[in-house]
Amino acid sequence: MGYFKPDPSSKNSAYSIVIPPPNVTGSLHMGHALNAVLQDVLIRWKRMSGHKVLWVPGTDHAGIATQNVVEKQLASEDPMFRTAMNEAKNKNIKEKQFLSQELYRYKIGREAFIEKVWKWKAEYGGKIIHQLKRLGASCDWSRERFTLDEGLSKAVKEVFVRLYEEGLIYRDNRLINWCPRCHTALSDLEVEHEELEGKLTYIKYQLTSPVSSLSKGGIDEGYITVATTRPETMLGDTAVAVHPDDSRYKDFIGKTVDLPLTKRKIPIISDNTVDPLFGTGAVKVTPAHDFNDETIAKRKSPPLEFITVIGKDGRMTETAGSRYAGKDRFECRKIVLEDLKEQDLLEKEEKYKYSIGHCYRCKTSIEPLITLQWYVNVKPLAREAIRVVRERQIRIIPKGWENTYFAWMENIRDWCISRQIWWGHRIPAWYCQEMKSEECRRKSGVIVSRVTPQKCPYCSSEKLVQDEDVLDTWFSSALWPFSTLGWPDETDDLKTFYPTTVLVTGFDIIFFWVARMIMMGLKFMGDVPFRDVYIHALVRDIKGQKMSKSKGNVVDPLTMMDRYGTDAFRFTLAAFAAQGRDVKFSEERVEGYRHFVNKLWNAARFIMMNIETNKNQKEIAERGVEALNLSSRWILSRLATATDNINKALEEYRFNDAASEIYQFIWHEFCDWYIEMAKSDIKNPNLEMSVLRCLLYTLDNSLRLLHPFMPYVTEEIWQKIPHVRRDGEEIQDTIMISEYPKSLSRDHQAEENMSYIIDAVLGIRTIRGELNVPPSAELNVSIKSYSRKAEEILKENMKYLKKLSNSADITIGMEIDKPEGSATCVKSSMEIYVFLKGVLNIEAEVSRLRKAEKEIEDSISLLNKKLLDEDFIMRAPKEVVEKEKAKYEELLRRKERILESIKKLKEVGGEK
RNA sequence: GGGCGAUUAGCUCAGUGGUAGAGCGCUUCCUUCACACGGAAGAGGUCGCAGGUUCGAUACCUGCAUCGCCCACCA
Repeated sequence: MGYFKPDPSSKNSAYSIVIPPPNVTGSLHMGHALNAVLQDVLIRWKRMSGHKVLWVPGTDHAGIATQNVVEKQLASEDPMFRTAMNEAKNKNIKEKQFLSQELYRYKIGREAFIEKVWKWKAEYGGKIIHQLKRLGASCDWSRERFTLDEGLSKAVKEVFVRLYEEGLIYRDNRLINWCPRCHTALSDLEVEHEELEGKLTYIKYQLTSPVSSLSKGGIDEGYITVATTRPETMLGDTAVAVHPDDSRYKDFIGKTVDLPLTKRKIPIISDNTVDPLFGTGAVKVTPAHDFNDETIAKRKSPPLEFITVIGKDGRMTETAGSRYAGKDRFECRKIVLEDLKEQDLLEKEEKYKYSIGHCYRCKTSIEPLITLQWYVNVKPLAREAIRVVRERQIRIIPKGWENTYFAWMENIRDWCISRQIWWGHRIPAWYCQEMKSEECRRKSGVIVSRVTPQKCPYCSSEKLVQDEDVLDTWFSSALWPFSTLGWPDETDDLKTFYPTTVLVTGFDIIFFWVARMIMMGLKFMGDVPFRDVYIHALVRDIKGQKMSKSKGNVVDPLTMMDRYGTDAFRFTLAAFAAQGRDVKFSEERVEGYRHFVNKLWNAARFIMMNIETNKNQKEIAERGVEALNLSSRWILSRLATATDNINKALEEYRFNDAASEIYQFIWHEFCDWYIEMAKSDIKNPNLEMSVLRCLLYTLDNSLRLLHPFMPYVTEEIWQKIPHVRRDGEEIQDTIMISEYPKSLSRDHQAEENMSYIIDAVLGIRTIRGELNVPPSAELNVSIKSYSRKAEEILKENMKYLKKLSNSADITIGMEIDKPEGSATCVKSSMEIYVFLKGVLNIEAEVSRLRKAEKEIEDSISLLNKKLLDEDFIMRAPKEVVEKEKAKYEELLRRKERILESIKKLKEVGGEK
């Protein structure tokens, strides 16, 4: 137990990851699964490689998201509220509207509500943690954190106070994105822009006095027409703007119009940002409900008036006029249009595509509103954050994402951090209600403090009120890499594990999270929060669409685990995780890897079976590996290669390469060749012990190589097998902390020698397969080798050849002639003749050879063309030319052999 | 309006400046004592289109097409 905890006494170098904390309300989805699996692969690999490893788990309180979820649930459980809702429905009021007006939380009050959310969290909040555990995530669960923990809250307050004291946090009254449903401000990032088919409405504004100089290109000088997508906001217009150089409107500037449906007169002004080509070239200016108009208004001197006509609930305010007050903004739009029509001020409506902002949590269209909010001036922090990535103190992998990061960071705007919700870190600011002193008034009575102040430090008033708002969830997430390690206290964890080694996350939160962690880490720790950022793909459905509940295309990771097992599922995710591309999830792939689990299991079973029946069981494990035969030397060499490739791939975050390497090795080298060959060796008393040992050793190493990907099955098998000791290595009682295989030396001689055997076997099998020779037919084979060495090796390994190719008799030599009536296969180091005891179908064999010849011929003509090309001979590198020449010659030789075979066969056929 | 990515076997995806690979699916053969969730042998691709660089391009460059993302205050 306790294997997931870092060993405090370890002197080894630290390797640490903080998990991207999922929402407490969350349930494991594909994105989480991929994210967690990749981290776990790294963590298990590094832990086995001897590092002092820490993976910090935790969850995020996810302010708005959680509040919405819990609020909805609480509301539906409350009978009183349900009745009210039904009544509302009967009165044909949309639920959404109703909720926006009468949010449940306001009914029960702040304290009661917060209490209920905590209760809810205690009951259901552990769900995703359990699911992560089920996935096999080897986090140090004793260090699990929650973004609203006491410790993390302390960190949040510390950061807020310090940034405030440095003037980087300030309060301002300006236009912000407001969600009328969630009833809170949102940062720019939390607004999703979505294009929709809408209408562009042309409204005539009547001039107070006519323009004297006339007839400007068909423009009716009695009116000025504006085009808008939001007619209802006209009630808050405080100007009409045209481009200063627009000749059509030159004489209009400075005049006033009667704002329809109101009694106000508003000026016609000029502004450079107006596009004369769009609409009529005249635009209505609504500073209180449009970001663009706000800048226009503030640019003027004196600034234009701000008139708010839409309230926080998305309904028209009293200012909009009694006819409209209280109406929902979209309902009001209809009424305004009708009213305009009636007064003949509605010129026309055009279809028009435009994008509109929506709340990223509830999809309600956002309303720009003037409110007083807290902001972080992030520009100075961003500068540093850009620098560390430019200077490669942080590597973003794949590199392509760096551009995205820079682009955003360089255009970063101040971050609105206050939220008008209740679930979150309350802003540590208090307001003096009395402001009795000059100093207090100068500070607007604002007190920012780490602890709750008893009295005003400026005027000693005891009438203090805490700010009602809470902080953006991402504010606390930004501190995650150090707040989870104990900051602001100077803890050992912080010393040992900060900066963390790598952050593994999806690209969708590069701005929300990654960028902000970098800024905060640099600011408060004076160092980057992580060395590497590995950005993985998004998991999509098989058609490449984003998985979403509304589309109904969600694949549930838990279902996958139930159906195919956690190991197969994990392996699939890793195998899919190629850099720079999204994952289109395919269930068939998972099924394929389940077969792999089965294959491994059976291979292990076979090996164990043979060890258990062995008289000298103990001895097998106690001595080290000694490769006494070719196949053993070969598999150890292949193991060395696989080990190298896997370690290298993981080092470079090429998870898919690592996965396919281990798959290939276990299945197609270890199982297909070595185990098959071992079947005869273990019957040979001279080899029995060494081969069993080598089988066990290779299995052991395969399990360890595979363990980070498939922790369950590898552990289970590992527990069942005896372990071959390697130079004084300590045998652990779990594979989790056994040593990850390190590079061993390769045996090129063995690999070359083995290739003769493989060639011979494949050659015989090809003939058998292509001629459809039944396995009952035992073959007589002659092999003409092209070298003494090949001859020697083949002779020495006769028994393998016979067994793997199911041949009765094999003759090998350099001087062998093709027996009459035999089939031929030509390899680079030998020719293989299979004699079929007179059953050879000559026609079939001839056509088979013709096909082989044609293939070779195609290659030859290609190569021929190349080698005749003087430019190629002159300009291509020497090695390449030599290689091509050698290839060419070999192909010629093979072609000749095949033609000869065909000739002979024809002779035989002709005689008959 | 900017930026990014994708386009390779029927499907899902790797990949490389020197005549293309995997898994699944498909065809044929095989229940031989680890495994039919298996074994063996096959079929299947002018690597989106058009130019260019190069002795040589699927790979590098440019343009185009299709699809998909991200960013953006054109009402």
